[in-house]
Amino acid sequence: MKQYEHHAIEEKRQAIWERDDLFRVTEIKGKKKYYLLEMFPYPSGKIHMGHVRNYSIGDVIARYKKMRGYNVLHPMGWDAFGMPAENAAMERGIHPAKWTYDNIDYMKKQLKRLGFSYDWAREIATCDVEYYKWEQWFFLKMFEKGLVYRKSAPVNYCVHCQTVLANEQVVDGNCWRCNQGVIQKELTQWFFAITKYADELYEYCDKLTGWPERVLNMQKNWIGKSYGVEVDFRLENSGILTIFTTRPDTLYGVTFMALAPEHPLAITLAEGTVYEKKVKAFVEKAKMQDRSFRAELKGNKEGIFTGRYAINPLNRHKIPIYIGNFVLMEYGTGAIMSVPAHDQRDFEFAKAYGLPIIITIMPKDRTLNPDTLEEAYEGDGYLVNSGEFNGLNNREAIGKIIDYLEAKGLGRRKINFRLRDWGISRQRYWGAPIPIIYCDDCGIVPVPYEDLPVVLPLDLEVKVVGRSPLLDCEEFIKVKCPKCGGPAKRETDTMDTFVESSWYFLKYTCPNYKEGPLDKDRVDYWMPVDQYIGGVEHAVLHLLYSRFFNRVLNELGFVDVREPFKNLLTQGMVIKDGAKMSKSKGNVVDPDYLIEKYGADTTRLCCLFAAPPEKDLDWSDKGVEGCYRFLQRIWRLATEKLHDIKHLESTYTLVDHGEDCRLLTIKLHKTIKKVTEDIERFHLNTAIASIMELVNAVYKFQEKPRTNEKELGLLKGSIEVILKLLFPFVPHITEELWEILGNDMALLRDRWIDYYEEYTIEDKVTIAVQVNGKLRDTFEIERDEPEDSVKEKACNLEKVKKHTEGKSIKKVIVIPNKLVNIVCG
RNA sequence: GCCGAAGUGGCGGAAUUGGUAGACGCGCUAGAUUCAGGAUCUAGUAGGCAUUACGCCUGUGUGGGUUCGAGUCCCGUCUUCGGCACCA
Repeated sequence: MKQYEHHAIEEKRQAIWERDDLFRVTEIKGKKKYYLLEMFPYPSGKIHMGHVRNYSIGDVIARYKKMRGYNVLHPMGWDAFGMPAENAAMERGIHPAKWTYDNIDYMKKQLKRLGFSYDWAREIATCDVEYYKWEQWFFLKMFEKGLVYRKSAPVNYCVHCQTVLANEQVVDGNCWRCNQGVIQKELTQWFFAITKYADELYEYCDKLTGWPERVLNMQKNWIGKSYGVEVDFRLENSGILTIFTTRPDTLYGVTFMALAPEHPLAITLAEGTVYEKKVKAFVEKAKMQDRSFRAELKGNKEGIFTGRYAINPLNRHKIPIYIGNFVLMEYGTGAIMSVPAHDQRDFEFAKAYGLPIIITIMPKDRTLNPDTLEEAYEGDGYLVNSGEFNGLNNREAIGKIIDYLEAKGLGRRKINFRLRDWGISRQRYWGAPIPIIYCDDCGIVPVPYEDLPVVLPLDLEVKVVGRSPLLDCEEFIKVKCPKCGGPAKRETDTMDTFVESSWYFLKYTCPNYKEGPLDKDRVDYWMPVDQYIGGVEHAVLHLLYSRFFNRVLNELGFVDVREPFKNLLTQGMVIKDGAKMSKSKGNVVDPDYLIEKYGADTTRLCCLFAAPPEKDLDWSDKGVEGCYRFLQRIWRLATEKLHDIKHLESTYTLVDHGEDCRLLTIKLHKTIKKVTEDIERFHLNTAIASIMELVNAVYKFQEKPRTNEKELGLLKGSIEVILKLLFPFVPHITEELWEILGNDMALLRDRWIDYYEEYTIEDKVTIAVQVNGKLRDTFEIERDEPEDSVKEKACNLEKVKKHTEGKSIKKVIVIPNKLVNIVCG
C-alpha cells in the first residue's frame, strides 16, 4: 500500500486546479452570490501563522459555500504601499518597488502552496498605478464635495518613522508600527472629514448584527457620542464664554471655569490684569507639552487664574476663570464649567487652588457637607441650592434645566463626539501621491481629472533616513499651474496607506475595469461583503475607515450599499509559549517549515482544530503531529481495503442490514448534520472533532472481516462521506483519495452532502436517572416510550431504590427521551 | 476610572434552548507487535475514598440565590485579558 505522501499529492492537486482554472469566478445573474473576504496582507516578506490561520478559516467557508451552490467571490491582493518597503530600501539598497514586488511573488507562492481557492485573476496590488490613480480620482471628488480639506493643526508625529499619524494609529502614546514615542507637532495637513459621518457611523453600529459585540463596542467607544448642552456664560465685562456640559443638573454648583491653553480667549482675557504675564508664561509652557505628556499629569493638574470672571446664567454668581492644562481644545468648546462637589477632577483642582465647593445634589441616604467632603459625589440624588429646581431628581433636572436654558436663549442641546477627522498626509515616498498643486497665485489647485494619474516616480533612490526622495525630485515637484499656467509645485506628501485599504474590497469586484474607478453593475452584484475575516487589531482603524469610505462612495454613486461588511469574524492571534509570535521572542513558527515537513493540509487542519476561530490559538508542535497522524489515518482507511471496495457501488443508507450497519448509518447522518451546522456557525474545531469521531467509528466497523457487498458498499460510502466533509478543510488529500476510489471529481467539489433527518434519530435512547438531582443510573428504552412506563422502570432500578428507600417520593420529573428525576425526602 | 470579554482535567478545548460535565485532540499509564527505537493497534486516564463487589463523596475562579435539576439564569466578589482614558 502506498504511503501518504503529502508533497506529491499537494503539488499534483494544485497543478490540476491551476490547469482547470478552478477558482475563476464570474458574475452570474440570478445565481445567489457570496462574497467572502479575508483582510489582505502587507507584503512584508513571508506570510506568518496569523495569515495561515486567517486564510485557512476563509478557505473552509469559501469552499463550503461553493458546495452549497453559491457563486463565491474569494479574492486576494496586497496592501502594498507603506513604510517597511522604505526601511528595507534603506537597509539593503533595494528599491521599495522591487522589494515589494519580490515579496508579493514569494508570498503568492506560499499562498498557492497552501492550496487556498483564490481567484488570482482578480489580484490587486495597491501600489499599482492602475489602482491608486482611482484613489486620486476619489480624492478629487471628495475635495469637490468638501470632504477633504487642508488645515494647520497639532498632529501626532512619529520621530522614528518621520511622519504624521492619525489618532487611530497612536497606540498608548506610541506609533502603531514602530512602537516608539509619538510627539505633537503643528503641521499643515490634509484631512478626510470622517467626523461628518460620526453620528451615522455610531448609530449604524446597532444595525451591524453580524459583527462581534467587541468590535462594535470599540467603535462606539472610539466615536464617543455624548449628549449634553452648550451653555453661554456672559463675561463680567463683555463677551460670552460658551462651554459644553453633559451635567446641566449641576449648574448651580459651578465655582470656577477652565479654558484650554489653546483657547482663543486664554491670553486676551488676562490682558490688562496683573495676571497677564503669568498667564502668558503658563500658556506658552502648556502649549509646549504634548498630549501624551499632559495625559500623564492626571492627578497633577495645573492651572492659573486669568483675573477675570464669568456670570453663572442661572444664579448670577461671579465665577473666576482659570486656564487649565487638562482642558482639551479639540473637544467641545475648549472650555468647561467646573463643579468640584460632583466631579472628581474638578474637586481635586478646587482643593489644590483653594476654590469653594457647593453641593447641589444630595443623595437620598445621607447628607453631604462641603467642608468635610473627601471626594466628589458623582452619584444621583435630589437637587439643593438650585433655586426653583430644588427637590427635583437630578436626572429629571437635566431635561428641565436644558429646557429652561433653551427657552431663555442661554444655551442649546448639543451632541459631541470624540472622533476626530482623519489626517491622511504622510511625509513618505512609498505611497499614493496626493493629487494637489500649489500655485503662488491660484493657491491650492487640484490636479485636473484628465491629468491623472499623478505617477509616483520609480527611478528615485531612498538615500536619507526619513526624507522622502520626492522632496528632491525636481521633475516631480515642478509643474505648471493647471489654472494659470504659471510655475507651481506639486504636493510631495503621499496618502496614508489606510486609504488604499478603505476601498480595495470594491475593486475586487471589477479589477480590470478601465473606464472609471468601479463598474457599478459588478460592484452591486457582489456587494456587500457577506463575510469578512481578519484580526481584531483593525477594529478602530481599517474597519472604521472603510465604513466611512464606503459611505462616501455610496454618495458618489459607486455602490448601492451603505455598509460594506455584512458579517465580520475577528480571528484570534496565534501565540506560542504564552506570547505573540515575534522574532525578538524567538517563538516564531515558519509556515514554510510546516508545509515542507507535514504538508499544507496538516498545517491548515492544525490551525482550524486547535481552537475556535475567534479565540487565541496556542500553537503546539505536538498538535501538528496529531493532525498529521489523523490525515495518515484517513489515508490508511481509504487505501487499506481499496481492492475490496473500489469496484462496488457505495451507499450511506443501510439501515436494514444488521445492527452495526444501522448504527453506522445513523452515525454518518448525525455527523453530516453536525458538521454542516458547525461550519455555518464557525465552530470549525468541533466540526473537525466530530469527523474524527466518525473516522473512529468507521475504523471499528471495518476491523471486522467483511465480505458482504452491501456492507463493503457502506464502508465505501462512509469513506466518501468523510472525504466530502473534510474537503473544505483539507482539499488535497481528500481529492486524491476521491480519485483513488474511482470517483468523478465534480461529485466531491460541486455539491455538499445532505443528511436524511430520519437517519439522525436513534430509535433507542439512554435515559439518565437522577434522585434529587444526582445521577444514579442510566437505562435504555425505545424512543418515545410512554412516560408512565419510563417512570416505573426508573423507579424500580436497583441503584435508584437504594437511594429512595425509606423516603417518600414526592415528585417524578420526566424529560422525554432524556432524563428522569425522582424527588424524594 | 469607564466599556467589553473570559475563568472548566496535566494541556488545547467540548457541552445550540437549564437536563448524564470533561466530546475530540495532545500528553501520560499499561498491554500487543517489534532485535530495539519509531510507527501502529487495544485498554485506561477529573480529583479523592474504597478497591470484595457494587460503589460513595467532591468537583466548571469564589460566595450567595432561583429551580425537581445550574458550567449555563440572577445578585455579589476575585483574577486575567482587551479597548478607551483629564472627553467635561
